[in-house]
Amino acid sequence: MAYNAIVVPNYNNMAKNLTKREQDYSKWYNELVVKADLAENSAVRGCMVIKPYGYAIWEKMQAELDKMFKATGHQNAYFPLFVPKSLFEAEEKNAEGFAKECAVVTHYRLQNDPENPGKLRVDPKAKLEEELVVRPTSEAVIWNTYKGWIQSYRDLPILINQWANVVRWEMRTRLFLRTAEFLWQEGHTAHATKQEALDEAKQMNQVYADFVQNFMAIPVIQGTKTESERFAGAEETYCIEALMQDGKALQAGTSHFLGQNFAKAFDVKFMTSEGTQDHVWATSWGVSTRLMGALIMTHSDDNGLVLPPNLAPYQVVIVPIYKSEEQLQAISTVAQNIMESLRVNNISVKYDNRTTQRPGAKFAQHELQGVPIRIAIGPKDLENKTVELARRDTLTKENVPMAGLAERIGQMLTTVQESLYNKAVEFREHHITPVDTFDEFKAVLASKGGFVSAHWDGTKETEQQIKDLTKATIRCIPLDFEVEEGHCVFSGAPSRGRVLFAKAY
RNA sequence: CGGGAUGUGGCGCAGUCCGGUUAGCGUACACGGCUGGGGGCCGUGUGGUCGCAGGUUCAAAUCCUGUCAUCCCGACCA
Repeated sequence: MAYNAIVVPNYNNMAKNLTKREQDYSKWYNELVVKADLAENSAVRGCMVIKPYGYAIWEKMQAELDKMFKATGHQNAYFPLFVPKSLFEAEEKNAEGFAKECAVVTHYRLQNDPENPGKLRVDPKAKLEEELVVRPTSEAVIWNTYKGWIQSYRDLPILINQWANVVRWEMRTRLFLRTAEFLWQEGHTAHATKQEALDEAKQMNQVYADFVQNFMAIPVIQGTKTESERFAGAEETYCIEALMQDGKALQAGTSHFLGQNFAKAFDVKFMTSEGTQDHVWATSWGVSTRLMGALIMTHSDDNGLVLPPNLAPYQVVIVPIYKSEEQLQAISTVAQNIMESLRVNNISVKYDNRTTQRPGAKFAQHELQGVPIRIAIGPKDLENKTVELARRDTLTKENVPMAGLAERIGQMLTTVQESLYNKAVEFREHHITPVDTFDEFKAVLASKGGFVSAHWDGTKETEQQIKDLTKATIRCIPLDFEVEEGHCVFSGAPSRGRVLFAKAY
């Protein structure tokens, strides 16, 4: 399947003598991004260039998330890219968790290389006294800053979000899902009470779930992480887990209750209303361009991207079909009227009147780009006062009257959005399999994949052994966890409910 | 970092084992003509230091050594 272009980037190498069509499919994510080609033999790998069409989708996601953050009382701010090493190491668990994937700045100047005229080299005299870590996440700088902002309970809560890039020098990268540099938002909040911080962490996880489900049409399961899967430095990690078409799970967003760990590490204290000193309670939460990967791997088909109307850079495209210049003129007049009526209804539309491409090529391109609805207008339509309406998600076409077109399209966009979600939910529901023996557990993972719902004795050791044997990890303990007496699928020890296992990205 | 594979016009590949004219094919791109309701056809063209460096040879895309990068598996990974 085409979405394997992401799942299996090696597709290109395996394919021999591809036709034009197959070549496009094999790399159709090129509509959104390309792998960065910075310089020959460059050490910078696993970065991606987000092309305009892809970035337009990210902007839509940003805009909607931003609205939701503000509706829950948050503000945006921006903190520095560089983290002095001494700050970075303050919260030990966090530092340890990220240490292996940090890019580090050691010098601040280049100079002409005396041995290689015309070339530059690092000036050995410009060595930094203290190395700067390129942020893999911003807790350290932010908490160091908050320290100066917080003295009294009257200064709390602090509810700040940052849109930024971060760098994680992973040993192995994967387009969209794990790039060396990625764009994200990270929220960092400080609270006077534990309960308030916990509520915040849960609330933001709910915001993510709402956004991903309602806006991106990707169903998710909300839950908490086990201790071993938890964010480094967190006391509780809430998450949303999605299921991709190939049966692997994808962590789509996380929200952490950080307890007082960072407050203690950075000495952030405040005076309570009772006049006592206390450390503040913290949360952090984030989603990234990884969500674009989730979008692709959830909805796309062999013809390319399928975008939910809410995210599509344009929801409708109009393609004229004509032979003569006069016909094009006549069609353009009609197209202009249609566009006006659509825009009045807040529907974004593009008129593809390029004379350099033929209709078939345009159809193919817009399918590749996932435009939800296509209108084709030709001479026959002018005669009959009709247009051809095509739906990207179902690939169906119908001839409809021009009268009432805007209303019809408005409804169709709603239908497409819903049906994409419902289709994904249906797929997901078919891929949550309850099992009660370890043989079943292995068999399900090997055959159909997806989530396996099983009893677990709650120990790290069992979790690890299952991972070693099957590569499946506990994706989450679902928030709607039901108490059910049972026995651990692996150890047979008593268990009080089922958790979700899966192979994950 | 361990195991495996790959690197040849913009893109996708063949050629390498067994060295030998001017390095091919598809696609893309440019121009011309015929076309025109789903990626059109015909013709003519443009474009390649065969990843890089060194070696063997009369002769290297092809053999040898080194090196860089990419991909897959593993390790690693909120």
